[in-house]
Amino acid sequence: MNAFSRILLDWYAEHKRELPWRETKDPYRIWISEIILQQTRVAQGYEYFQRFVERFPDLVALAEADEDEVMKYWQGLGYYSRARNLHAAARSMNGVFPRTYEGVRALKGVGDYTAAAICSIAYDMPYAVVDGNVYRVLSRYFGVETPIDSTQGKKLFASLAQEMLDEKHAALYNQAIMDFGAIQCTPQSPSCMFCPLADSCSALATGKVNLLPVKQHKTRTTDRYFTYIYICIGGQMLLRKRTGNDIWRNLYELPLIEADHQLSVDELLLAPELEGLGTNVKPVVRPLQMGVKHVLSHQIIHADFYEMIFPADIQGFSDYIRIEQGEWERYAVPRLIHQFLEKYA
DNA sequence: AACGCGGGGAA
DNA sequence: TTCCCAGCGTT
Repeated sequence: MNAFSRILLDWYAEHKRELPWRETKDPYRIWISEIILQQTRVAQGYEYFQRFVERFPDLVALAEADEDEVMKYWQGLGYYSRARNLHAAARSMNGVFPRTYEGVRALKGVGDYTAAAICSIAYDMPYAVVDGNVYRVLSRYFGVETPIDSTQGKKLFASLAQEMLDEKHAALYNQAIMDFGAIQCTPQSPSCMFCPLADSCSALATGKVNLLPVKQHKTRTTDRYFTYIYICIGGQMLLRKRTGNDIWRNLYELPLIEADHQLSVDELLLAPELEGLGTNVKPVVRPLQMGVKHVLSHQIIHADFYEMIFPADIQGFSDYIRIEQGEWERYAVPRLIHQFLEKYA
């Protein structure tokens, strides 16, 4: 075993985090945990994991569930395609979790990282994981300045990670290097003073710790303007499931009018979505929450919420479902909608 | 190869 | 504000 691996395993023995998905070798639970933890911190995913495996304790339970219910358990966690793929993958497995790397890698929503994580942690197969922590630890320790989001960088770090893997203890080693990155070799202000790898760390020696890892990609955000309309008719409210290649796919939301700027009330009433509501229907319009700013990774949603009260039943919005006013909590909705409904519904 | 996809915590 | 988190799928 190389010195790097030995030090990491020693560090892990002392600093390992006790986590529910570390108390089992059940590939199903490890799979669930790995999907939840994609681009998600342990602290954020912890409760979701507990609730999820309690409701869906095994492959069959998940496969037999409705997608809407799976989405509901994912509500608020973000990156909702993970939940859709999880559900589709469960249904594709016929009750048996794959036992080979190729079989695991072929599951929907499972890429190189997740396949390596599941196979090493559940089956102790010698596949090195490469996640954000591994990029950071390796780039600093070896002083690698190749951008981690370049094709060359991904190949380089993948082979470097595989080279450093202690093949006899793949499960331990992979979790050790990830915990080390999450706790010790953190993105900002890492704890180099008490680092067991300090003696041989390239970045520390050259003063480049806060310059690594190198990323070339810069994210730009776009602004979008949503006007949501809270419509209740005879004790029922309107709701719709989002479709298409856009944010929040398969989640529910209120009647929406999107524009390239914030709409005035006059503009709102002229919106094409409001045509064909019936003969001469004039709603009472009441602003409830204006200028709500909802920040996503690459979009900033500027949302206005109005209530519209109609004197009689309406014909339009046929693509919306009507639910009892008190039942909205049953539906998976984006954070933005949930916070509004909590306050006003 | 580049981009889209959530939400939250930390500094 | 800015960064980035146990990344993946699509184009």
